[in-house]
Amino acid sequence: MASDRILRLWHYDGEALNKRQSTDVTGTVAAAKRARGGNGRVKLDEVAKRANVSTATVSRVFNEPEKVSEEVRQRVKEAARALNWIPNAAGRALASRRTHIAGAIIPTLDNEIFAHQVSGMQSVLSDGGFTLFLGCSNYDPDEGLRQADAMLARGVEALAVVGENHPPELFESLDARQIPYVVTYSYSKTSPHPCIGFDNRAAFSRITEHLLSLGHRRFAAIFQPEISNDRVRERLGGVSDALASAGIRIAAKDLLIGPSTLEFGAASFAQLMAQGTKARPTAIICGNDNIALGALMAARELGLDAPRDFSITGFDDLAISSRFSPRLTTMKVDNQQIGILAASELLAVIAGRQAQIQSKEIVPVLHIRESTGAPAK
Amino acid sequence: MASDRILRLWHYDGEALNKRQSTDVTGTVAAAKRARGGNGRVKLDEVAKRANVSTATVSRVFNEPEKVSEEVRQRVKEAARALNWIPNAAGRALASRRTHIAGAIIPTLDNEIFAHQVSGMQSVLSDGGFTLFLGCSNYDPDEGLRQADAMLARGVEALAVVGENHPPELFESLDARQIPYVVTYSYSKTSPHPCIGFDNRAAFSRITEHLLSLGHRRFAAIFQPEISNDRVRERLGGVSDALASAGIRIAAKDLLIGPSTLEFGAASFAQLMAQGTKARPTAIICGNDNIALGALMAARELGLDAPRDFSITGFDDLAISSRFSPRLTTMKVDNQQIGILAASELLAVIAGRQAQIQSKEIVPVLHIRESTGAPAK
DNA sequence: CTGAAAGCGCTTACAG
DNA sequence: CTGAAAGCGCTTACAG
Repeated sequence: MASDRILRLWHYDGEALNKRQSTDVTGTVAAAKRARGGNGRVKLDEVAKRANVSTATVSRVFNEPEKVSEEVRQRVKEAARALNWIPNAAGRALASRRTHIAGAIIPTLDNEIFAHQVSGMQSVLSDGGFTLFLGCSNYDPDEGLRQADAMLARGVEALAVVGENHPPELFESLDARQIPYVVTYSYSKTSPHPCIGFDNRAAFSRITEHLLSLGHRRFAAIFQPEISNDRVRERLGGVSDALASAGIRIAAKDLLIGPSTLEFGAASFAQLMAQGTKARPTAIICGNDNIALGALMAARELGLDAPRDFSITGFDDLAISSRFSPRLTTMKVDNQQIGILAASELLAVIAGRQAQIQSKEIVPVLHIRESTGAPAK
Repeated sequence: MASDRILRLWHYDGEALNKRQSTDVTGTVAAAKRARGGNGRVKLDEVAKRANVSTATVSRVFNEPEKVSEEVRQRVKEAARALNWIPNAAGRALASRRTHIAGAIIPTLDNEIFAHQVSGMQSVLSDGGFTLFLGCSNYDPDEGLRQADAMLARGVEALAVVGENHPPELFESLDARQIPYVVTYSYSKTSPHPCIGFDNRAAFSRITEHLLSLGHRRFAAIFQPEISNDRVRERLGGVSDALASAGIRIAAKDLLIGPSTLEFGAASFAQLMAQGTKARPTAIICGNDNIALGALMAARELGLDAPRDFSITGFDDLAISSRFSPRLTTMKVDNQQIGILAASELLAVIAGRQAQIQSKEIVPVLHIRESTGAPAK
């Protein structure tokens, strides 16, 4: 078997030999071979022996130090340091039924949005003595479920998932095991799940209203696919809501759905502008900054400029968006803050300071910049 | 204690009650309270009972299926499925001294470079039955060491770290515990560590030679800090090497070091161009695409254009770089491939198929685009 | 091919 | 405040 080699390496390393000498007077190679054989790491009971206390006391020094006298505490810490002891997480987890692991499932690591959320979570979790398992679903709910199952097997004590679009089994498993979880990034009052994020629908209504107030009446939208992405569905809904109030709707030919790439943004823009000046939209609402930036690049190649020839909006406020020419009108969400809040809530529930996760709404900020203006007369 | 609440929840959940009924005839609430109390999850021995086999057999069905007869195998799988059993990772880890966890320590998640590497690693590891612990050092070696220690406590079986710039204790711990590891992203023949990546020095020599061959003689460089970043140090070295061969060096005033942001790129460019036309550099070598893009944005605002007024290069080939105007001359590294190779090597060593990690050099590709040309006469 | 039983390295009621 | 001992949920020599 493949794993035998690894075990053998450990079996014969220096630590293991030392240990054998000090605890097994009759120790011979044969005897050692018959024994189960540890992994060569220093164990808690060696610390206990060196400090002249029981294993229970060593454990308490690190888990409930207030229950141990100052003097003994020092002696044990000293011994642990001298032996360079690192507690074995599997042993701890098995005995305490606590793993101190949390999980997060995000769609992708490929943009700064979720990276910021993860970094916020990680800082809070690490302060709370937790480690983070990270899974990327690549926008595939089934893959997300697989990742979640793997995390459950590893005994995560809490889970954060981006968005609500996950197979029901995911939430059922979580509920069945009483694992606290939180939906991040999106927020809705009517969600059956605790969520920390913003209202995608309201945000896109707000963007649309900004364009309506500038006088735009012919709208187009370039969006990422809404299949298995509740956030996108909500965003499109928000656009429709606001337009409906003004008695407007987007024609099928002016609603373009495709991958969230610069290329798709560019190609879509070219397609929209291929229509006659009278027919083509004056305002283009993009599902995110990436698509909008792609459109702006195509515009430059076509000799078109915003806001002179058209207005355009994004969403995310990427670092480059406020620096681009024209500076992009977009909305910013504090994703790091979402991560921080999500992790804090999860830790509070795990620690029993709170009975359940408190949903929180984050309000995105609209940054009105050069890419939007009144339509040409 | 905070954790009591959690345990109590588990103690009284449905699964636990069922289990008690079926295994403890004299069971009363009092008896249950005296017992240690499981965590409510279905255990392997319940699967064994239902399938009428020993626990050893159940274990074998999932770990060494070839050792179990077809018939028994089916019965056990059936029972496991019916009970919805998920093996407890801590139990497995403790008994087998295998955690099936690997770790990766990267500087940041905030750009697509390392995200691609992580995604490459994750796909290979997941196919090999491994889960990934991810740690971000934020370019702080001490933070990286802390993360590595936390991972060792969790029993990672292998570790990938970006770059060689880590405290020696990190590599010492790894060696002491015989944990296979690999340095990723950078590669050098003389490294004491196995590495999978590219030669930063050679890459930047190549970029510099491209500019020299176009006829440039006055050079500037805008770089991220080289403190605790061996990759940056190598890159600057590569520039110097190539320039030295042509008898050229960069004046102190033309070597600008600062944060890897669009803003720093923009500010640095403005500063360089503030010099008189005769004195200022005609070629600007940037430490990465982000800095170069910032410089190009500043150029636009100053009414300067590449390659007419200056030439500029980046590194990374971000998605936006080939779409920007002017399209950026830069080098591309297949980071996903680095991740895939690193994970494959680590798994091969863990599985004993290989005695040690094989270093591999990846060759970056130079993309010559619009941002570089011959200097103005 | 299968089972009985020891053991992995910790924590935690329980007793003092 | 401290210790003896059981137990967490698995795997794995060993024996048949």
